[in-house]
Amino acid sequence: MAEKVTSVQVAERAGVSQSAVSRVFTPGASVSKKTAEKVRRAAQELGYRPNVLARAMVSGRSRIIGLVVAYLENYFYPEVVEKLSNSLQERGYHVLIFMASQTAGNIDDVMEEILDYQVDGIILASVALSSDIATRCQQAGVPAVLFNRAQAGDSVTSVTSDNRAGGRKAARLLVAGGHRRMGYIAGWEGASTQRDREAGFLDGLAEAGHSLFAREIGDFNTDRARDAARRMFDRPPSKRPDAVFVANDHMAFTVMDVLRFELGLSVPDDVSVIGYDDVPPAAWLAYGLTTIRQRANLMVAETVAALTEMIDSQDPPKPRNVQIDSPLIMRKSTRIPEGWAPEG
Amino acid sequence: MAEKVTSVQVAERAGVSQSAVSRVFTPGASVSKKTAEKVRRAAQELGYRPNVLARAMVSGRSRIIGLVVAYLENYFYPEVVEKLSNSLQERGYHVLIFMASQTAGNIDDVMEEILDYQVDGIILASVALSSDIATRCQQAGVPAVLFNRAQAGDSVTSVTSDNRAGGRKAARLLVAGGHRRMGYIAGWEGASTQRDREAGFLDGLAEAGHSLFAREIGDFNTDRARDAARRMFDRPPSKRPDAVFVANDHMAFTVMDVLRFELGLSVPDDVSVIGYDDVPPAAWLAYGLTTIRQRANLMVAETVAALTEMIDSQDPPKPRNVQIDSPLIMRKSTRIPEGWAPEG
DNA sequence: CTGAAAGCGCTAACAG
DNA sequence: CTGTTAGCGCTTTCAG
Repeated sequence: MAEKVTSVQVAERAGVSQSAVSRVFTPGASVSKKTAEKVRRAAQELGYRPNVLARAMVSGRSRIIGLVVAYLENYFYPEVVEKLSNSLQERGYHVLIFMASQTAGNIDDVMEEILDYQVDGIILASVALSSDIATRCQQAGVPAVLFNRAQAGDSVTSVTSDNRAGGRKAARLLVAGGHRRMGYIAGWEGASTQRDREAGFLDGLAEAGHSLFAREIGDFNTDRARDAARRMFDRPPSKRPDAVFVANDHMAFTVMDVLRFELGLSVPDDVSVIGYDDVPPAAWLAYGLTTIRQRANLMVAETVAALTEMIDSQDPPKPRNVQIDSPLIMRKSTRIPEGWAPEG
Repeated sequence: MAEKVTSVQVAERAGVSQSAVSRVFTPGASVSKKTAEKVRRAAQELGYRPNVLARAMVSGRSRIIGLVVAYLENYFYPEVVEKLSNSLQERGYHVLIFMASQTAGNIDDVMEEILDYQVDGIILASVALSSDIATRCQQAGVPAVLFNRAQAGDSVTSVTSDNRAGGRKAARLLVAGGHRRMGYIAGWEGASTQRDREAGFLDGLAEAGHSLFAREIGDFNTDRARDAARRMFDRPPSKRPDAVFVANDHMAFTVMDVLRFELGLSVPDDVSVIGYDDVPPAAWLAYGLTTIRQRANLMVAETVAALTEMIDSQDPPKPRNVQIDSPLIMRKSTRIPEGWAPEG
């Protein structure tokens, strides 16, 4: 029962001052080999480990990063949480997680709670941003980065995939596939990802002289997406799209289910479908969903880099807006264009 | 830029002592209405909020719970993380997450890191437990509960689903379905869940006068499961199982993929498959996986209850072993027995 | 009910 | 290199 061993106890046992002990456990401090040796042994014997919280109090850095996530039900996020957490751990940080879901009250309360922990930084992943959340961080002097969300007026640094370019790729693939009636199932319209993906898709269509044939809203939500799919496709062949771009994979699976198992249509023979994210199930053979990949590894790396940079530098670096290239992943849910080459 | 407003500043502004301020923000303290009023106003104006870390230092309770998770790639866990986090947040706790994956070194290091944060409690979800992890928590005086893992000699409280009963249900369904050659694809053999599910399955088979026809190991891992499925099923009809119980849904999807898309077999006509967990994709129409549901809500509720109880009580309550009943969820991946009634 | 005072465990000058 | 001395921001006796 070695509960609560303090540096004082170690000091006594080692026959040195308490500050000597502190120095031994502080990376850039100067201690003689001999002292360090004695202290380490004593610490070992007593099972001493520095108290992170006490350290945080005086040093002003808690080594904890607040991570705000809205919903783990989109399987892109579990992956991100895992990678973020790992990456941060390697750098000596740990992640305090906050679910910004329905139950937990509004996001602003959550922000306050986070700030109460004196976090060294905040990552906002997939969160509906009350306009001044960034401001709040700023005034609290806490570095923040937006993950998978951009914000108008880029006052906060953010990292996203290149959603616009991604949407355009989707459009080009569908056009090249010879489709004529293009549908789009939108995500939640408050999300920048949704807006950018749609804008890119429309761009791509326009560039090829096409335009949107049908549009429904799925809100990044399974039930809503199911209804959207029914509204869009439960009609005579000529009145329904022969290709549809769905704002994320999560909804795309539902759309495919409706198409194939409710409506008895064939994918991609009757309709091509393409998603966004490339979550693991997209590769499962029962779906084989063509999609635009968000490269979680790169996005995480950039996020961590940006955040640690902000933490380590005195004056805040100017906000930047990183956009990771997102490749098209060709599977079986879309008709393959004639002479199609990867990344065409 | 209201960075770092302290109770002292609030005290000055309110014209009271610093301890008065502290009392106002301490739940069970006695302050006059008038003082409280003045303090609150001053705090409001200054944007003051108590520093959780400082509070933790003196009170000895950090209100943070360490959550150790191994892999979020099994979609049962994201759900659990979300629910745990929500539930704990409601009780004024927050979750510090630790990924116990490959990269992060072994679990013991992780444990030490957690303990460094003076967490009030620890939840170990899906972790290969080095034998003395419980001991480590005990000697550090930190309450711990095992989630979805039991440990021999139950010195730690744990909450799991009733894996054994679940395995038995799987067996009974398959037997009732008239299957004759039963296969089992095992998870990682170090896991109690794996062992219990298999034991239950074997029990159930035995009770009906059946025995196992084939067994392979999938290690709760996609690639391994794929190989296992190939070994088990890529053979003449009479040499392969006509039904298979897979130790979790995650692997079961892969098994179904191999069966249907690699081997051209029909599920459930050629072979019935049943999984364990009931993760969301099990309900997706392209799989329609019959499975044993782990009731995340209940499991989480029990976990939180047990943990908070341990935290709040002086002397540690005796370890208990909660087992949540896990119902069979009938979908389309198994042949339906004659006269089958739900929960039969 | 309230203020003064004593720390929680540790880091960071500051003299030696 | 090392010990001494201040605190970090807050809770908690202890007298009033």
